[in-house]
Amino acid sequence: MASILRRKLEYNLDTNRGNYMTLKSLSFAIDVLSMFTNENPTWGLRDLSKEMDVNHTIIYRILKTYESKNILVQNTDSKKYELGPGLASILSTYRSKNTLSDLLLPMMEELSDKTNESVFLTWKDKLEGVTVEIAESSNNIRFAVSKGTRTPLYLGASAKAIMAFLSREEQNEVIRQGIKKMTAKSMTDSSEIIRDLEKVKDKGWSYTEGEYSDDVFGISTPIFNTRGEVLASLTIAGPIYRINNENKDRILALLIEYTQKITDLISIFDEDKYI
Amino acid sequence: MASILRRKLEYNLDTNRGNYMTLKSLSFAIDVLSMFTNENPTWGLRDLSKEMDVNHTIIYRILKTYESKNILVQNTDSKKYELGPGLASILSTYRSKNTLSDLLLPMMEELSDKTNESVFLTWKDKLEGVTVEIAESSNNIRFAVSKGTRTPLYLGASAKAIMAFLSREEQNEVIRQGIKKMTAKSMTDSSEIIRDLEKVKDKGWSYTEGEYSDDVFGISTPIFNTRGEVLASLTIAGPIYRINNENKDRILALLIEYTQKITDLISIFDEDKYI
DNA sequence: ACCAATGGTTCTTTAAAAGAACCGAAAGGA
DNA sequence: TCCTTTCGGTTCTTTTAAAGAACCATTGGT
Repeated sequence: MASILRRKLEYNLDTNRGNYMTLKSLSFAIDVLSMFTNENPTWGLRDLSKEMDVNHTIIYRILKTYESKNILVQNTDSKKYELGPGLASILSTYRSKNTLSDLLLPMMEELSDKTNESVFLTWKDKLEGVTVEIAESSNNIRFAVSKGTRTPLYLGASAKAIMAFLSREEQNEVIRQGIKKMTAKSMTDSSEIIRDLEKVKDKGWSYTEGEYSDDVFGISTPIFNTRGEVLASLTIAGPIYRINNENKDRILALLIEYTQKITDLISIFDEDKYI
Repeated sequence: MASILRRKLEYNLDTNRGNYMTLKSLSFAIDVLSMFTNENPTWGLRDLSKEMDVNHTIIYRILKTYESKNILVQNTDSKKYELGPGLASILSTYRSKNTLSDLLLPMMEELSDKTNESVFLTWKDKLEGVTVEIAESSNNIRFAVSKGTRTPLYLGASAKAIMAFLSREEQNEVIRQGIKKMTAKSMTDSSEIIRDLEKVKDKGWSYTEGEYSDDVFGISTPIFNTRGEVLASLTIAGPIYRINNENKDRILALLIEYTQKITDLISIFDEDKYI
């Protein structure tokens, strides 16, 4: 009895937004499929049923149905399930119908709408950052940047989010090519820069105020390829007077959420799209 | 009444192999998603329900459920549905977990098992064909070829399936580089070769007997990229004495089926993987 | 030799999906 | 201009299929 109630509750909380015109069981089956992530690409039946707190028979039948369509395949030795070639044709269609830019921009615009600040994607090209996609805030006072802008990797949130995840040799190479002071707050001491990058690497994101442009804050996260190499960074930027400790947390949370989405998108297209 | 019976029948025929441990509604929902192909990437509600011969309400709720997960998105103007970014994380996982070879080989082995003959994939590299993946027949008498073998494009089924779909200039360039006679049945007259290639292009597949190797038949289909350029060919080969008009049809049908699957697979990975 | 896992199966209950009938809007033809 | 058809979308009752407890056979650790 208690378990029945719990399950109903879960279903409602989980996926169906209370509308009667979607299918609960399909919705749940999609959630099951969504459990197969990069972090957790294989699942045993019991593992998964425990993780989702659902009777294992339900999971079993969902897995077997996916298996019958080759969307999941079961490893004959370990009995664990993983994504299968049945996804190939869907993926192929999705890829051929869409270009990366077509998909990135709406996402970035969504993020810009939610944060009310400008959003841009910076691609690593050799030892520079190149702004490749921009979603400007609809705010009258907003950070504006143009496509194709090149920045050195030691300066500003978007660049530092990339540089922090390079090897020490590459970092030294960036510094060796010369450090220019752009604003009063720009760092010029190489050891100060290296120390700052280490902090960024620890946190997983970078935050700067007035470093590349006066009066502008930037908050940025790196985007990696499947081999763990940094490819790009996603940045939210705006006027300093609009940022404070409260909304900074919210912006960071949103940034991280969208970084994951964009990372997924980039990884199913050619990773070196922009280089 | 009639429609109820028809639907039940369809369901059974369609996807569920009569086992009680898979879910009909999920199975059907996957079929619905599978309707979004390269040939037919967008569907209106009514279109799709007619095509699948199912009550439009059912389709509607399935589409809306997918939409709620962003797996499908509805174009606001045309009201048509197409694949959306909701699959991105799943597809990304699928891509990062698998390499192209890992996926190609099992498929080719399956085809080899079904036909009892050897199967190989020939990639176009400049004006040559290179054998990049092989699934040998388990038969004692079988066609054997080794990875990395290079063949001229004018000779043999696997090469001709590629050459037939090149431009006339490229074809001439191949011939200009010289024609060698490998077996008694090799064609040496350039106009004879060109005429033969036109026939291959019309049919969509090539068939040869003893042209590259004595006593060996080969049947081959081209693999194209999304821009319609020929990338490679998939070939089934074996001893001539085992082929006849009856099993040739069966082999061709299987070859075509697997060519589609492999084309999908190649298109979601980097197309130029082997070049 | 035991217990606790695992994947898989069966059977009854009950909840959710099916499908007919409906709506309003838009498009097309006469 | 009206009439019809078609579209996406919605509602309500019936019927079907999913849920879930209880079960099995294996396996692996203690």
